[in-house]
Amino acid sequence: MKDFIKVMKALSDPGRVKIVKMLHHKTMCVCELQAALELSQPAVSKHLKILEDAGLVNFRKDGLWVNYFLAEGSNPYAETLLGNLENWLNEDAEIEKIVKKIPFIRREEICRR
Amino acid sequence: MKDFIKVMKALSDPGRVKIVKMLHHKTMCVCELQAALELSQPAVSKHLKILEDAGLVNFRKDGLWVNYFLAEGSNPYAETLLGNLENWLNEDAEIEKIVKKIPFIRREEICRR
DNA sequence: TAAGTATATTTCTATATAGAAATATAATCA
DNA sequence: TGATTATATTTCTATATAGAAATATACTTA
Repeated sequence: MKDFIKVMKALSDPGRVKIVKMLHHKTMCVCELQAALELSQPAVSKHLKILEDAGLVNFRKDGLWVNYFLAEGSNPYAETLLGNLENWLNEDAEIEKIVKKIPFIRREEICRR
Repeated sequence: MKDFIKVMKALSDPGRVKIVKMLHHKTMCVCELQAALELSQPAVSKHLKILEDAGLVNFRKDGLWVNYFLAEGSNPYAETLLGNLENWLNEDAEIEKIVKKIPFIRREEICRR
């Protein structure tokens, strides 16, 4: 039950749903996600922790960057929902808007100033 | 997006998940659900309203009783999750316990005193 | 119409959550 | 080692939510 509730809670926030939808397109670091979401860095980190806790995302450190990507084979509820979300919300205005931003977000330009 | 979030939020509460799992077994009125959940009547009504708002349940009035059942063809996200939940959590201890109660809950005995 | 009963709504309180700001941590490089 | 930078954690505040208690509504029946 707990695992299921965790997934539902994690996906109960529009910001976190946006993160998942972006990660369906590509692996992204925190500062890229932050730029796309227009949220504070701590807020993004916190959302990522909640998603990770639910088994929806995972990360790999690469120097100073932490690259987040969609989890696989962790929590079965998470896995199913991630599969569903691949098809869901693609026509949603907010999602379309943020996904269109992705190609223009370059970590080299955003960070390291 | 809003419809999706509503479904996720509705299923973020153990009590509401239990209601859904019970309704997978049979249509039930508020007082029967209340007896199974061991919650106050207003609390159950509020949960049912949230589930209804998310397109997960529907009701039909029958005299004083209001019979709740799983919704069909309302919100596509709701529909998918209801389908998933038919198979999920059947081995969960809390769910097993409450589902086992169902046959012994008779509205004629609980209400109308 | 009045009384009784099942359910819904309102109000209040305690807890949970989102977000910003400040601070801490960790990795890199001079 | 010290400075810099990307990310994480902590702290605080505002808002959201769950639940109980009180009250209102709606249907039935006398």
